[in-house]
This record gives sequence, C-alpha cells and structure tokens, in this order.
Amino acid sequence: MGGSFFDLVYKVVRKIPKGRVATYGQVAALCGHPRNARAVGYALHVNPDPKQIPCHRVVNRFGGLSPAFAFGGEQRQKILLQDEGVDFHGLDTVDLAVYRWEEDYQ
DNA sequence: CTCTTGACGCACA
DNA sequence: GTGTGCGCCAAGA
Repeated sequence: MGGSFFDLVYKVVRKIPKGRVATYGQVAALCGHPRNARAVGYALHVNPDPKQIPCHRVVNRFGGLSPAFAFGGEQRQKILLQDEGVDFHGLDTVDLAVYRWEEDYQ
C-alpha cells in the first residue's frame, strides 16, 4: 500500500467525516481520476478493512447506494447513515445537497 | 494475451 | 426531456 490508486481511495474514504457522505466520482476526483468512479467502487468492493473504511458513506452521484450493495445488507447501510444523522430522501437516497462531504468544509 | 463485467458518470442522438 | 451508448481503470475467466 502506498501509491496505488486503491490505497488512495481507502485513504479518502477514511477521511469522510461522520454524518457526511461522498460520491464515487468525488472520491475518484480526489484521487486524481475524476472519470474513474468505477475503480472506486471496485476498490470498496475489495474493501480490505470495512471496519476502518466506512464504505456505507460512499454513494453514487444520485445519493443512493447501488442495488448490488451487500457488505452487510442495504438496510444495514441505511441504518448506519441515519444513525450518523444523515436524512434519507426517499427509500435509500440521501440529500447530497446537505450531507455531501466537501473537502473545503473539512 | 484477449474479452467481459463492474459498488459510476457523462456526452451525444 | 428522454433514451442509448461510451469512456475510464481494474480484476476475473
């Protein structure tokens, strides 16, 4: 680890503050590859440290998790975010306009 | 080594 | 405004 795109992804995701969410494209952009959101998803897929890397805080550009999400159950992810204070706008969609993590805000 | 799939995002018709 | 396809990077078969 160290230098790889994946490691950078984990690093960024780990930096996401509690109660905030980031999009795959945003993380990819922070890694230096704004068009590589796919690799970000894959990086979280291999998620070596789920306890340290809150993948539940990473959502797609719509603010909702992918239907393939299954690191413990979609419901699980929703509960975790709600517990952090994130309000869901619908069934499994968060209000990015409010909870989207901004590097400038950190 | 080549082709396909994938936790995404966006440009084009 | 909507529908379709393509692009980027990586991994699996």
